[in-house]
Amino acid sequence: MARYNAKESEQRWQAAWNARQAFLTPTDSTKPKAYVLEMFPYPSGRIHMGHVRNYTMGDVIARFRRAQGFNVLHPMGWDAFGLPAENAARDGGVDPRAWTYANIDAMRTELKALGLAIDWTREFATCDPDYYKHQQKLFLEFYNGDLVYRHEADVNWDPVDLTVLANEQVIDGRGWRSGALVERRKLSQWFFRITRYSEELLRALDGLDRWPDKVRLMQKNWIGRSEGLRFSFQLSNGEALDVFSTRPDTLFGASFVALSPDHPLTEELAGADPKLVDFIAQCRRTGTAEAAIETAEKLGYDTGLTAAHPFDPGWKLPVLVANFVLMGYGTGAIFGCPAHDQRDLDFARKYKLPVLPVVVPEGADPKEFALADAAYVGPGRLANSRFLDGMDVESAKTEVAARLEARGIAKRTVNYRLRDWLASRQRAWGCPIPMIHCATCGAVPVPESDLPIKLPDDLDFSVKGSPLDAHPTFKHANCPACGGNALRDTDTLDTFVDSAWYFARFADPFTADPVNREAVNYWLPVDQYIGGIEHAILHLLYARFFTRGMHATGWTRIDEPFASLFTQGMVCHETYSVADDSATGSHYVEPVDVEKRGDGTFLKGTDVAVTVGPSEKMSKSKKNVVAPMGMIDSYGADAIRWFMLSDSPPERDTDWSETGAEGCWRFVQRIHRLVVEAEGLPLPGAAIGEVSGAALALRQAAHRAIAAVTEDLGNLRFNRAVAQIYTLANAIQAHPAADGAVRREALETVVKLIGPMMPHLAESCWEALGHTVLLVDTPWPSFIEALTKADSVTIAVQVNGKRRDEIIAAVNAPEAQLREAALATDGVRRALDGKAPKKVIVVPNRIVNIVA
RNA sequence: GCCCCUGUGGCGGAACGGUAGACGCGGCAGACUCAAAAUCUGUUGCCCUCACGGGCGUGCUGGUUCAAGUCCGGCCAGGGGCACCA
Repeated sequence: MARYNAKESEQRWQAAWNARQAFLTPTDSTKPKAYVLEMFPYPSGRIHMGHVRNYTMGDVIARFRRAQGFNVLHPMGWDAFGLPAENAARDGGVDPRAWTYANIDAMRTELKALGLAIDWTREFATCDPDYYKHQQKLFLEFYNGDLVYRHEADVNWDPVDLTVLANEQVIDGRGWRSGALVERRKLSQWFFRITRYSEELLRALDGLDRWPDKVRLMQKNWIGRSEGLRFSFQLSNGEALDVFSTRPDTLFGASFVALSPDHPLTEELAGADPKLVDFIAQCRRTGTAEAAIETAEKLGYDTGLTAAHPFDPGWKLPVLVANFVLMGYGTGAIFGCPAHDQRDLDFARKYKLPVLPVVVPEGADPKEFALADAAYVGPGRLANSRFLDGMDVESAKTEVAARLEARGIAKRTVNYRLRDWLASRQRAWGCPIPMIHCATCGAVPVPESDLPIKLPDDLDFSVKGSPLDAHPTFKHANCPACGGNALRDTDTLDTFVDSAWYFARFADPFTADPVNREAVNYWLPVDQYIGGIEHAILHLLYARFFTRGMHATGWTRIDEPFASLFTQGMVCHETYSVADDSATGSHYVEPVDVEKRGDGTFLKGTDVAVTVGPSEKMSKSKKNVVAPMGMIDSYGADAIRWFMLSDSPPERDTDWSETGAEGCWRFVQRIHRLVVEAEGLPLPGAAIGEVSGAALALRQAAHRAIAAVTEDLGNLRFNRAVAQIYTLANAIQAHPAADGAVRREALETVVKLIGPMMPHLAESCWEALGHTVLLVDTPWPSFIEALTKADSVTIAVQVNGKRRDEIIAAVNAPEAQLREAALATDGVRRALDGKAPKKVIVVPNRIVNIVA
């Protein structure tokens, strides 16, 4: 018997689907719509296993919904601007545009080999001028709608390369190429006013009930709504200083007031204090990354000023500048209460400031309550706090707020952690910002008729700083307002802007407007969005904001772009290393150079021992990357797709293993064999009569599989769907004598169920079963409810929670009968050893537990 | 440092608070074969026992419950994000 030839079959069916134009998507349709979208890839050059996993999952959903009768939109595009192209240009002297489009061509070929059910006519790349010109238009409309503004912001500055660094390019506080200590520097940049929607973005999370709870929680924490009190201290220099606190109840535990190094008052004081200037410079030697700032050693500088305690003007608190106070949160100034805030405590210990507990746990004696290294942040009663003594935390907050508000020096406010979105990038491979800076008129929008502002073709990446800024002609323009000489903005937009609205463009990528309102209103929101958990906050939040902005500017009628979200886990692989003479003593080697023999793991064809390390996310640096294309060559796209769906729950990380892929390939062959070796099958459509015995068991297996797989695919539980299909395949082999029509039903069922997952194999089998209509045009199977039900059930019998026996009973057998049967079992008699049971718990259809 | 997640056999994992280990990989034994590959059948958490049977088991630890992988408290380990990687 001929084996299944995956390569031949896959090419054949991909051609057949193409010829049939099976996956083109008409916008107008009477069918219900399903917009299935996977996060579009960055065109790095080759697809990796993470892409295979992501796009296979999306493809299964798209094909499944299509079979269920939905009008499916399943597009693909390229998130094509970004740093890697710029790095390639700088390092390899290549043109970023040529590099990017060549990568796109290579990756498109690879994706097509997977047999994805994608409408390729809708493909675009964000670096196409025909895409980014619309983005420039949206930017201008957002600007007119007061959703874009200009403001100063810090960047990582490399003082040697004279360039702005991405956080990724700052390694241990130094520039990745120059090795120079990175500084923070202020630049005037464009911001999106995402904070206008802080409350709205937070509240709407409740409605996203088909998003993972953890993603909603992460977004909620990111937005970081907190209610507190904003009030002012009177300073010894006569000024008033505003602070924000979520714990005004701890005001009597205050031991200092701290200013951000970026606070206006700090800058004012620095004018007369060279040492403070040095201190600020020292604080600025950390990059802009929050992790770097938060883990930096706490530094303080005493300004010499004091602040009067609001409830005791004679009580003077020192005013310090502290590196852990962020200008971007609250007012950029705080009062420090070391006993009840960990950072304040660390700071107070270092600078020998007083630590006075003012909240003690219920029942503890205030005189004896002392703190070691941990601040007390739990609930309790106020102490050492004069008129607050004895109150609980909430009452004390209210009391302090009321008293200070009555004096007109405080206001209860809501504060958000969310900051406005800094969108300017000092990069050359990005969407140009359509603004012109005129000495007389200020920042002036480019007229819409001048769009797109295209990137020049002749950027020189050998210059220091931004090649776009260094370009001889790009930046020179006439002011649209006064006509005088002016300069273009030479920054580009954050690539997150590109991905904040691409899903709307897919609804009609041909329209002359940014989006086609009719198409967008039909297709959006995306019914199933699938992508990596690493995008749980930024990309998704920006897309949610942008959709609201497009609503405000009249392009859409919706606010939430993604009705259902699924976040997939990463693909990992073992790491391999061999000993060498280097400082680290070993270096990584690639899986293709490794072989496992009976007595260990070795470099291929040698006796050099290889150390097998833990399984980690596939990365170039660890050399544990397995290229999907080689695997598709060996086993076929279907086997690789099947492997990606098997075993691991899709939201969890998974390990690539070649033995696993081999197992999948054997299953491909097994299904093929089951179908082509089937004998005595009636013609398609044969009726099934009354059946019993083995035939009934096989029918039940088929119908149970349909019910289970339908439910599992609907919930993206691909690994469980795979297990159900194995069970059905096992049942078909276990009942070889079943009636021919029943056997045909079971075989057709298994073929239809694997259709979304292994579409090429399924088409071949479908044809072998005598069908002339393509499987992609065949509806999803339905099941007969009665055939999925069992008539008896095995019930475990426990004594004191330990399983001692089991009974078989009719479904829904009455409690009394189950109790009697359970007490009569050998296992129970042995365990009771003549003692009388104290209590018997009966859970019908599940369990009997006897308490002795 | 802060936020979020994960932890179950040799391995990937399954399990509405109700028989822990479905399904797969791997292993072992057998069938077929001159032989191998492929395929098929059986078996496979650990420990004691010829067996019947029993004990132990879901990162550690304490609790709630007739019953805990699942719920609650405290730890430990690994991973993701932290606003200029995408």
